[in-house]
Amino acid sequence: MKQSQLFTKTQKNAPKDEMSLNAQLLIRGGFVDKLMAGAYTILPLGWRVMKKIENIIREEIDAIGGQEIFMPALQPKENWERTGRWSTMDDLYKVKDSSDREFALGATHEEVISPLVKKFINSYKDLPFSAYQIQSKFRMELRAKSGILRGREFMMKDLYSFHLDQEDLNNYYEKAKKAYKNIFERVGIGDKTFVTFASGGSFSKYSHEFQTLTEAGEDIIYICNKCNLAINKEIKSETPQCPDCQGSDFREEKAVEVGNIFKLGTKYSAPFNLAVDNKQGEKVTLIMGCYGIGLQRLMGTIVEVDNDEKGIIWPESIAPFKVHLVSLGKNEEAEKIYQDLLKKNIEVLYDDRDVSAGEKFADTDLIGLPYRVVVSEKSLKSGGAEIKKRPEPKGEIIPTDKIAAELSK
RNA sequence: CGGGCUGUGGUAUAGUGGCAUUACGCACGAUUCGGGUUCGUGUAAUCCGAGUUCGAUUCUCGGCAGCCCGACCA
Repeated sequence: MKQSQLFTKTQKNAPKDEMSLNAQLLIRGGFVDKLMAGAYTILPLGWRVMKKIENIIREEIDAIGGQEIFMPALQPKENWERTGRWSTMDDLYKVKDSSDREFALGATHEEVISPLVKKFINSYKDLPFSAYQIQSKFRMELRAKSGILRGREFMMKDLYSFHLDQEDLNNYYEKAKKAYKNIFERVGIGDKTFVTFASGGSFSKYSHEFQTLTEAGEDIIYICNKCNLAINKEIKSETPQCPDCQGSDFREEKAVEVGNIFKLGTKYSAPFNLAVDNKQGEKVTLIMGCYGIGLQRLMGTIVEVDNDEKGIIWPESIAPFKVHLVSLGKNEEAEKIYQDLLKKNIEVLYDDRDVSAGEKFADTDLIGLPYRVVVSEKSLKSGGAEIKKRPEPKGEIIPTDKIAAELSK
């Protein structure tokens, strides 16, 4: 993509009403735009990041048998009354149509998927079963904050699993936990993300959160120095020891919850009479699990974790482009390299604009692509173009006809 | 939802009870071309409503919006 054609431009100043680092960098770089508190437009650069995150999640969830579907955000009130959450879920958005019929905007999708599964899953032979979607969620946060970390509308991957018995759920739950670890590893925050025991919700003693260490986090977690599992502050008082290894030596950290997994039991299957026949011909109410990852929050967390004073440092797996090709002054060589990179399917943002070197460099640092390739009179005299990795201070000169090959390694 | 702070061009800001400042951006013309180059010309703003006043962007009240702290967060 040529940068002269890119819809967005970078900004020198962060908006005065954004204090959080993730929003400042993402807005300055032209990745997102704030429509109102808690609702951000994702712009072309940001959307490329979101799609990469999405695809990593999709691959890992597909690998544990999740089948992708897409459910409506607009949902009938009756389903929410069935589970009781129409009145108990404080952050549920409720809307009326012109004839005063009420609807919920989906904050989560148990109320949709449970009756859906009832239509197709009728026998123990159909189990276990799991389905997921990547779709917008609506939550009436009283206080949207922390940039894109806590929004009122956001993309979520929500996976739901259905089982005949507890043991089967437990097996799947462990598979999901492993898939989550893979996801956070692949998006570049594996070393800072800890499996964390949290309050269990409805069915099991604990749920598990995936907490990524950052000062921008809203949660306090205690990491067990013995086994590296963590417990959330919310259960620390009743669980003073590590539930896994019984250790009692913890370090306290601030963290943001980038994912969570729950054992739901029959809380949402029972109200919809979601049951199948087992081998003995007896009706068994299905046991459910649910597993969520917020995409904007994940993108924002990565920005909080990977940046320096000049801008964002994207991990290569989710960078909007792999290469930022910068042409200084007019030269034919840059155009040739651009074509070479396109031919090799290397994702490249080509800064072909007629602006000063300093401005171009400031933009490459802010946007934060993994590789910068500079083509200039000076580099050509030294024998080619300069390739530099984003966080490193110096690059190296490579002959221009070898650039594409070098970057496809 | 309680508390605090803040609303001025697209962005960031200054200032004032009486013609609204500057920088960035944008447009045009030069200049420059390895770290937001330099110069000129132009463009564009006081959140909404009420009150006080000859006159309100400024003061008062109300609303709305944003940020921060807290509470909340299957």
